[in-house]
Amino acid sequence: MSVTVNARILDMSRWEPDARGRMIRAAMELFAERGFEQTTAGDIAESAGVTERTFFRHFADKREVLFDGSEDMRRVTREAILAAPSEASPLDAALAGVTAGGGLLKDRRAHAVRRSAIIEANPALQERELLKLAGMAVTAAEALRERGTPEPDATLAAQSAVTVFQVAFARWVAEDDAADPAARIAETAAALRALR
Amino acid sequence: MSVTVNARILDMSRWEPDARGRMIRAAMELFAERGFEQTTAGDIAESAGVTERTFFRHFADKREVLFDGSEDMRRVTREAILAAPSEASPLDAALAGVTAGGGLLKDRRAHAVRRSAIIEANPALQERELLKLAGMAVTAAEALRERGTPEPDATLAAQSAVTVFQVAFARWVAEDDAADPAARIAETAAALRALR
DNA sequence: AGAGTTGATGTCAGTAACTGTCATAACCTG
DNA sequence: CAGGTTATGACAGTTACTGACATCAACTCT
Repeated sequence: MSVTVNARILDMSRWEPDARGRMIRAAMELFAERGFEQTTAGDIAESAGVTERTFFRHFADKREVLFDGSEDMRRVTREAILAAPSEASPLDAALAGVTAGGGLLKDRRAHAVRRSAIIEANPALQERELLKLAGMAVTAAEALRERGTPEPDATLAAQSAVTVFQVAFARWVAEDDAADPAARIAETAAALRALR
Repeated sequence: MSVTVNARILDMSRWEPDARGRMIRAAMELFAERGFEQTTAGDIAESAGVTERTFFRHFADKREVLFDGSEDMRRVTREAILAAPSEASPLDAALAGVTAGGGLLKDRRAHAVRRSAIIEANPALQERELLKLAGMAVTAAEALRERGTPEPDATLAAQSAVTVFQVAFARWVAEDDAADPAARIAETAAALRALR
């Protein structure tokens, strides 16, 4: 059963080469050009060579097309937290998590910048981004609890790390040169700890 | 000018006694009974004795009907931060802000509990709540900056305070007896500061 | 090779969230 | 009382989604 499924997944690129990727690229293009609200789901579908119905089979709603990588980031964050040394404090472990998550963006700075501009221009997209970040915090808190961190420390440390990630990411996107996001995260974490 | 506006506001209760309040109450009722998605805007309007169009003139969208007090909370939070003693640290000032904001809920525990249950049951409503909390953090950071706090400290302190508010509010809602939310905020703030 | 199965897609009809426009009635101001 | 403002109703239109059914290609099994 698992064999069949895997074979199918590997095959996916044959019948229609990367229809999903085409929709994502088309959406980014159109959102950047005309804006999110001025782009209909039908526009994206047409531009990607599929029907509107197919678009909604791939993405739960129009906004989701911009948040394709977020599951991966959640997974990586979780794994990094669980892999952190057991002596690490909850906050340190959570920061290691979001640093690993942020590492996924390192090679895609141009895409991240473009995407951020689109999201910043639309409150509905900001809402979805906030939901994804909240989901990341929930996952991080869960991982911390598995490491033995009690509540409310797990939630507080997880949420603090996500806050650091948000601020550091914004600074990284605003930069001219393409430093590693991890550097910004470390700086921002230091600033957070310095708060009294 | 301000006089005319105020006269109107005070008069509002005459022509149609509290149409807005009726819509809010009807929405809470229906959301709690059937759920958010199973309730149409038309249902709420009808139940409040107005047209669907009137509903959308009062609320930007179906979700907004649950977030009527959030502007007040933002304003109170801002004012408390600006009123905090100038010796107070950014984090202390921000915490004073959210404590004052949370004070608005003290006398409406039953309503807050009911509302929380509705929101918790629906991701779309959670998104909106997160947007409101993010707005609160932005306002708080703004107020801190007016007090002279530089970035990124203003944003970090503001966001930390909002995180404390979220956790404390969740605990306050889950409690059986109705303590002051300020007590929970203080406890949670202490836990945050104890993180290393 | 041929029949049945599975997975992605197209087609089409339907619901509900909004939005724009115009008309009306109550109120306020002068 | 005339004129402007404000809240509303009535109605038409767009778009985000959803469900049901048909198709078509690849894969499985025999």
